[in-house]
Amino acid sequence: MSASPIKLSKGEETRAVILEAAVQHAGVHGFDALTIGLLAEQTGLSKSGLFAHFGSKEELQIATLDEAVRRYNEVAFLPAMRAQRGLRRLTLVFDNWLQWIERSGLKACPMLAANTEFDDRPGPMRDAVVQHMQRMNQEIMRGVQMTIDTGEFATDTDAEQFAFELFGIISSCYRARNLFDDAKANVRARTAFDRLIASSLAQQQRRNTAPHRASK
Amino acid sequence: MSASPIKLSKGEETRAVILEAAVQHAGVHGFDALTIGLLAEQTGLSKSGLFAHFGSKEELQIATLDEAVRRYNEVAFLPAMRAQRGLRRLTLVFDNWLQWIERSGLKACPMLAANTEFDDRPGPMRDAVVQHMQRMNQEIMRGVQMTIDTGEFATDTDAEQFAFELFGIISSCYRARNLFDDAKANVRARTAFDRLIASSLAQQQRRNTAPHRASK
DNA sequence: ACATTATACGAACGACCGTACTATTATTTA
DNA sequence: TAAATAATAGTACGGTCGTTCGTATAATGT
Repeated sequence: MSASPIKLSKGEETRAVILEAAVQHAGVHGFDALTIGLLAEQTGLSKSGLFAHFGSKEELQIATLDEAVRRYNEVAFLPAMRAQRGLRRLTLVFDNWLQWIERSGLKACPMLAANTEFDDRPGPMRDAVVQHMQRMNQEIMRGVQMTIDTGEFATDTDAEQFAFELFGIISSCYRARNLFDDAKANVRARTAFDRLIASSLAQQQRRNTAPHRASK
Repeated sequence: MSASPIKLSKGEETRAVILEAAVQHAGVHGFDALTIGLLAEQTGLSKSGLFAHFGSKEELQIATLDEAVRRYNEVAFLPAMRAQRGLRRLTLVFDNWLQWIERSGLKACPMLAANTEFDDRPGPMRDAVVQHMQRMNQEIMRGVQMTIDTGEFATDTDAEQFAFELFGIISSCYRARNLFDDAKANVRARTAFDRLIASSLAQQQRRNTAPHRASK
């Protein structure tokens, strides 16, 4: 699909292999369950060999989170940035976000796991989570502002409120999918999103806008 | 505040003490971090003495989740049931849900932690989480149906969609509070809730209804 | 008060944890 | 290709994990 442009050194290569397994595992079992021994076994390395790549478990956790975010940007966020500014792009950011787990071959979202796992546990890992999540939040808010600038959203649209509600929809969608095995989860998320959009539309557009079906 | 009516045997008493510490710990550090040794130290019991109350770590985890749900019902859900049926009660369920952490002296919500921790890990613990969460979801849907019956909500209101979005709001509120230290989190949640309500109102009520401020 | 049962303790187990060291390979650079 | 460096393996350490078992103590019902 996409070959890496720059050649990786041996160390960087195995590091990538480790992080692949780590991201996969962290999504399902959480970041505390990222044990050196298990990861070593899965990658065919020795414990000490794997350990040397990170220096501590905490560094491994942070590196795993960074890798998850990098992948999210790669398969979801950046592709959405190619759409034209405004509502189209904002919608695409949402759609890609909903699909990024299956797109990247993961079983669960590591960022969401880190979210609840460290949201009230001070330390470097929490700091990293906060930083990543704040950046994502800001990107959403920027997208909303652009949609205001294009005239599609009302000028008094609250970007932070929008981001707040958007994350709620995503979060609830994950729960419906994973916990309730709800086949309609994506449709429900899309319905909620449409409602959120509708309430932000510029006045002249609001009347003739009815909730529509989800795509695909 | 409220003394237990029935006298507890010695075993039930210490079991309650253990679960008090367990619920507290599980909310912050998760259910996998519920180690026998730590809990024994915190409660002044020996490891084996504590262990005997549950028989396995998994049973301890389930008992802790049950206790968390029991408390939620005690301080949040059941009090809301005393309000008259319909929109009043539904709103109170939401408000009490937002406040139940501080009301019960917890630092984080164990149910939400269990939610993301076990949503894709098959086993007895996941089954317990699913059961509790489905019941809570059904209670929300019942509340919506009652609000339809009173004529306050439109007859075509989708109760499951409502519950879906409601959980999203709660979830996002926790994140805003704990991860972003957002002082406006509760207000944002309330704003989102009002918007959700407004879109469900019966037709004759919809026109003269404007978003209003959060209470307290 | 006594027999019975419920509770709790102490010690020990094998397994795995994160991490530190040294030694040995494999890779890169000159 | 030789020297320098990077990457990995091996071994060991003190801790903690969940769990078992036998024993002692406390609470309970009669």
